[in-house]
Amino acid sequence: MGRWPAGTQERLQEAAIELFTERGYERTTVAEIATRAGLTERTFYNHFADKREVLFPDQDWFIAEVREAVGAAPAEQSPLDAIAGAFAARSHWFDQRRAAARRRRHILDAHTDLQERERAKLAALAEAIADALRTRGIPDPAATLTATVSVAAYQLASARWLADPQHTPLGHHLHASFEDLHRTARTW
Amino acid sequence: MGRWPAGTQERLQEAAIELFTERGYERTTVAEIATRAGLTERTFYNHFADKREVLFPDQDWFIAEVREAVGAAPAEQSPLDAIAGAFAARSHWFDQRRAAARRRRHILDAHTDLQERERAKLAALAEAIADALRTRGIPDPAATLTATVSVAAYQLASARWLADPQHTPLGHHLHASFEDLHRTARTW
DNA sequence: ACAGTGATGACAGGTTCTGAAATCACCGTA
DNA sequence: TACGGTGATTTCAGAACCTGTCATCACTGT
Repeated sequence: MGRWPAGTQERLQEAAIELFTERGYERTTVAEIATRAGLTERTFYNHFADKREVLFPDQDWFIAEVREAVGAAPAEQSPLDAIAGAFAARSHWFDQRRAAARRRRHILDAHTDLQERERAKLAALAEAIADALRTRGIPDPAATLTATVSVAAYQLASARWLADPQHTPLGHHLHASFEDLHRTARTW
Repeated sequence: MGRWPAGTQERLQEAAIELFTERGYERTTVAEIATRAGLTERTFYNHFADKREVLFPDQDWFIAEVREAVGAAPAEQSPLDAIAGAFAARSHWFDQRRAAARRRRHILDAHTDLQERERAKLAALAEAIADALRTRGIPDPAATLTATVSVAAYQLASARWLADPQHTPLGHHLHASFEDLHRTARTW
């Protein structure tokens, strides 16, 4: 197609993950990432808004997918079931990338500013879900609250999935976490 | 006490808010803030970890207060009631600062990176509450989930309080929001 | 007096991120 | 075959953020 080798973003992401695991996030400069990918610092910023963003590649796409799935769920399904279903339908995608997810999690856990960015992405996810719920006729504040707890359950499932030495599929942990949510909500 | 005029942090905060409202957050440099406060840029960084932090002055103290209050609530109180009570007991403090809170909110709303920092603070608040719940004998995942929805209700109340043209006290909005939470949770 | 304390200042430097303009292989078309 | 358009990449300059280090010096307690 173009004049340059394809997969620029992917090469930058791989170079970044490599360097972050080798020397740590802070000790790695954007210039170094770009050089390892055979590019310049400026090109990095043509592909990613900032240094952190290289660690959240498919996030925006995932959020859009979930929004659509929740909006398209059968009308007779309860909000929480629609959301849990949307997550579960995409859990296989995560299962295929567990090792990479663990590497990523390891980097994120060590750096506050990366966790800030992650929370921003999760907040965007919650907002997208709330949006989908509103189109399903659920008004605020129920839409926002339901979306928020759903993301909390999703986070819980994700944490258990990454910590699970048995490599149990994410789908199972999602089911268990939404069950926990139901149980806990009954005490409120 | 010291060799210099007191209230350095306060002066820096006020200078920052002034400049942020005058020219906007991005158009204001840390050096300008320091100069307006009669100090140098380096001194700013002796008091605040970074440029954003100047907008979150009492946050850490507030979080510690809430943690203590939730931990000290009567044992027979339900978790959610203990948390709502902890917030309500501090709502007067907010009522006294509504105008400043609105200025701050206005700045925050316009800048993504400031919202990231705010979410980090809210996450820390949720973690502190979860911590207090665990000392009350509530195990995870209930502690984390309960803390998360509480913060969501708190945010909801805060938004309504700031938007309310009647200046109804925060305590009222807290009550209403936790009521909404109860109502919504029943549908889960 | 006089050494200790601690907030502040001066200075140097690295890193992040942005704007503007130039490069140049590839593409479609004549 | 020529040729202008396209667009990802590069080059360059520079502002702003943030940090480390060391000096300053009014105030403190002895």
